[in-house]
Amino acid sequence: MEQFFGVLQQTELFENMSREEIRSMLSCLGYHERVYPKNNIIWNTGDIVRSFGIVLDGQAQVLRDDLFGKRNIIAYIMPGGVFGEAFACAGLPESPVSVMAGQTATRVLFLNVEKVLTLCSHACTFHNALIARLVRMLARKNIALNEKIDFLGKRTTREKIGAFLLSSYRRQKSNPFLIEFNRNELADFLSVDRSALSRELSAMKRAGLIDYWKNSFKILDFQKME
Amino acid sequence: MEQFFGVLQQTELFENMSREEIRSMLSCLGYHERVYPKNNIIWNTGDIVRSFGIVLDGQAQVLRDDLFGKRNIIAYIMPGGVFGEAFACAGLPESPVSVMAGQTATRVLFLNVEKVLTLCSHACTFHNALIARLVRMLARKNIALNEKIDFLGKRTTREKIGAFLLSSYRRQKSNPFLIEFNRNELADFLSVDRSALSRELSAMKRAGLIDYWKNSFKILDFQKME
DNA sequence: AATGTGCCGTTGCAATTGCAACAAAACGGG
DNA sequence: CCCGTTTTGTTGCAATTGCAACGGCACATT
Repeated sequence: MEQFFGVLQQTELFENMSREEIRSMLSCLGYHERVYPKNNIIWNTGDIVRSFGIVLDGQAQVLRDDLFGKRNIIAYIMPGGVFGEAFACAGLPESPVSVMAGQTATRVLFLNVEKVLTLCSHACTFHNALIARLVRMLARKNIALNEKIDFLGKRTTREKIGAFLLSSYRRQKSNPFLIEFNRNELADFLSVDRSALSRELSAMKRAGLIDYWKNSFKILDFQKME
Repeated sequence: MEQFFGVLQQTELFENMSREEIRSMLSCLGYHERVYPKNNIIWNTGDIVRSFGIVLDGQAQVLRDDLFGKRNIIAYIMPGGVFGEAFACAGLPESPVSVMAGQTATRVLFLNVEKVLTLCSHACTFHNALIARLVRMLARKNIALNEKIDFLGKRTTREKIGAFLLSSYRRQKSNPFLIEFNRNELADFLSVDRSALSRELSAMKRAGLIDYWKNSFKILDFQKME
């Protein structure tokens, strides 16, 4: 465990906390640590979920099984990543997803939601901070999901691209600005065909709306972007 | 204030709490109540937001201003509804949205996020419960948003409809089942043209995938729905 | 009965998109 | 420098979609 404190210090939940603080918090909360051999099930769809996981080593895959048992991967969780926090915190009777260890053995730290949310008798300072972090994490994910819905809700590819670029511009407050995706990833993120994305980007460049080179984009005509 | 406890008891945050419990909690947390004349600004884009609001009476509109000041409405919040919880909890330096009182005077109860999250010295029982509710609310919204992204992320209208209907079916565990939208609202929700939705529903019925009458839908061929 | 209104389905048409296949450019080793 | 791989751009074509306009139906009002 001790050697994974570095990982914990990089998680949204524990960042900027000292090892001492994390140590005291974990001992106050109680936790549960386990290693899963590769491709082993961590959670099954339908399990009762009261804890969320933090990947310490290896990688976890979040899966959704369709009605006929075909699995598709929703997310890859790398070390430092958290999974299942929404399901655990929502108090669902059963988990709608499965989680599986990836291509290597995977070490997971579990925290029980009720224990996190119920202040211990010592009323330790850090416990309060942890709750605030958890809330902040959920809230930020909320905002990010809402933004994504904004993009996906646009009817045309051009509008999706426009909304995405404007949002990137607003976040970075500079023009030109860099985007964090390559074309393939951007197409996936906006849920459009890659070639259609490419075609539309070219058209927007030709029309003088934007200019770009690789991951650097510049908005030329703000008026026409929304 | 006292006459609005009924409204509070219907909110996700306070439901199943007695008036006594709510009263003691509010006095422990402190709160801030204010009435806004119709169409008056409650928050402006860019304001520092540390509280979220609960609409007690009237209605609030959440707005996003684009780069040229044009406003569009993101959400209507009716009595009992909560707004701004994600922004307040995320600890953003400035609010990305405005909130405005609607067509009638609007009474809002504000709760400060830090006070909600920081346990008071009395360590009152209900305070803990309130935090758990807030977390649950954020987590459930998270799940709902994720599900919506699932729908919107499908490439074709048919796939969007299929995913939506399967989800409704799973939630109600019955076939046929009722959906909570009329055609217009469903088209908005899935972000497709109403007539295109109608056309595709007809095609799916003709193809023997589904049957429907008004708001009642029946899935006939599960295999082909996903 | 006549009228108005809201909801839903249908259709023609133009525009957009996904798909598939290929070409060009960039990149990283050896 | 060469070669294999990855990333990005292009294009033809069929299918899907948005848009606009219209008609039918149920329901409420007068």
